Amino acid sequence: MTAVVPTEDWINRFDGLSKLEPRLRDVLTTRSQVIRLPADTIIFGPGKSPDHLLLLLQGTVRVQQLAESGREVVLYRATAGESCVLTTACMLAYEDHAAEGVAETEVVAAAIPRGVFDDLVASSKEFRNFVFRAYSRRISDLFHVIEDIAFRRMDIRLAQKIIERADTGVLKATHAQLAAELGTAREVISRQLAEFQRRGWIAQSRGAVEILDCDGLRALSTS
Amino acid sequence: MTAVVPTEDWINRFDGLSKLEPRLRDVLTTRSQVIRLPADTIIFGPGKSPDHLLLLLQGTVRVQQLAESGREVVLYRATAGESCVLTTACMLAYEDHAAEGVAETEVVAAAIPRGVFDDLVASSKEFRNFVFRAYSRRISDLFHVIEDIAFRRMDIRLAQKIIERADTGVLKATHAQLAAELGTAREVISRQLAEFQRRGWIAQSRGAVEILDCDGLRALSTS
DNA sequence: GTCCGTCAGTGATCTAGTCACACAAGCACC
DNA sequence: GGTGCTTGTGTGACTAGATCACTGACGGAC
Repeated sequence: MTAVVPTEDWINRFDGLSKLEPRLRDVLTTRSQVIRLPADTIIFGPGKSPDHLLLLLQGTVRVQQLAESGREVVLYRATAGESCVLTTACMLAYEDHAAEGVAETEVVAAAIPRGVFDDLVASSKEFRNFVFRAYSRRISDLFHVIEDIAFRRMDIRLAQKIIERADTGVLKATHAQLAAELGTAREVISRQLAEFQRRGWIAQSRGAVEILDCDGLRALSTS
Repeated sequence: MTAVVPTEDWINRFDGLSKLEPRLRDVLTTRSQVIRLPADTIIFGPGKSPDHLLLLLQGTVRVQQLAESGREVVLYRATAGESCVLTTACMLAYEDHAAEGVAETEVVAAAIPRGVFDDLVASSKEFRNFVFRAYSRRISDLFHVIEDIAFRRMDIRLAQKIIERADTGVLKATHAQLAAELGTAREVISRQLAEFQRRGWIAQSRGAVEILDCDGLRALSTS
């Protein structure tokens, strides 16, 4: 972790924190460090519980569940302006859980030490609301994941994922990565994509999926 | 909701709250009500967000996820001595989620209003730790559910569930209820139970499963 | 060019979920 | 006691998804 001097008032980027009184803004900026993490840094994971709450200024963090079999599911992503608040839960976790947080891109974040977090929760209603709202959002995400895995069809979930994660009409990901994203097997993704291609909705190349007919995908994804 | 006068110092039953200073214990006992809910009361659910944090004194609350298709999964159970802390997240939820909390038995609980909850979180490190530890535990439960649904076989999960929920060697539940418990279809449960019966591990009767060979079940459930 | 690691395609097989039933056990009502 | 009715269970046929064991194809590194 390389320390970086905070150069601007990043607090305003966080929904709810902008209302913090000046005294507490000072606490946040002087007692937390802005850090920069290279892509693929493992932020927390089995056997590695975090000691800071991260407020993301740039980049995205992917939180995923690992199984012994080697299979994975992505639980959620935290992006700039959000906090990686479930790490606070991990801080106090009475058991190691199998979830892992990874910097998906290079990440710049304000790292709030445990003690400062505690002081802020104690002294600021705004900060408390910020924390609980962040929790709420993450828990909603988890509910969503459970609903998807338990009750939704793979083709629908895959179509959604492609739309959601294809920036410029192209999604750069291998079949194996998409499988890990959705918690399924690589072969399942291969077969589904072959079907999508057959229908003319996408074109495939090594490590990438290009959307040709977004309406087709969308029609499936909302059915 | 019928109000009941708190007759004893129930705070000690909650891990971590026993260390609360007397002033805060007073806050808890005087500003919260002990309530009694009949079995099957829906405590929170879609369109019904809770306005109190419940600390369970007696009974159990089942939290489950509902799908439009009518299928369900049980996410976790909160029992006496635990709090239904995810309700605090629901209190602030920016969206209605599809989870529902139901009193599985008659429930006696201390209901802490939103304002009191906030005061306590602000003024007590012990209470904060209590809340965050409770969150942590629930989130672990959710991770566990995700892992089960995504990666574990049904026969193993069913065997575990039978062992876990059969008090006196008998589990009173219909196939449909077990299916809702595990987030699968009734037929799947019927066929698995038929197989367990064929192997001599259980005996079945209408609405009940009797364990005959717990070792057999356990061997499967840990494989 | 050759080697090698990663990526994608495929058939066979098994597990799980869906659909459409049949039938049985308990209960109410006459 | 019989007649329905509701609820719980059994079953076959079929589709979806997961697993296994491969194959070949692509893109560097050398």
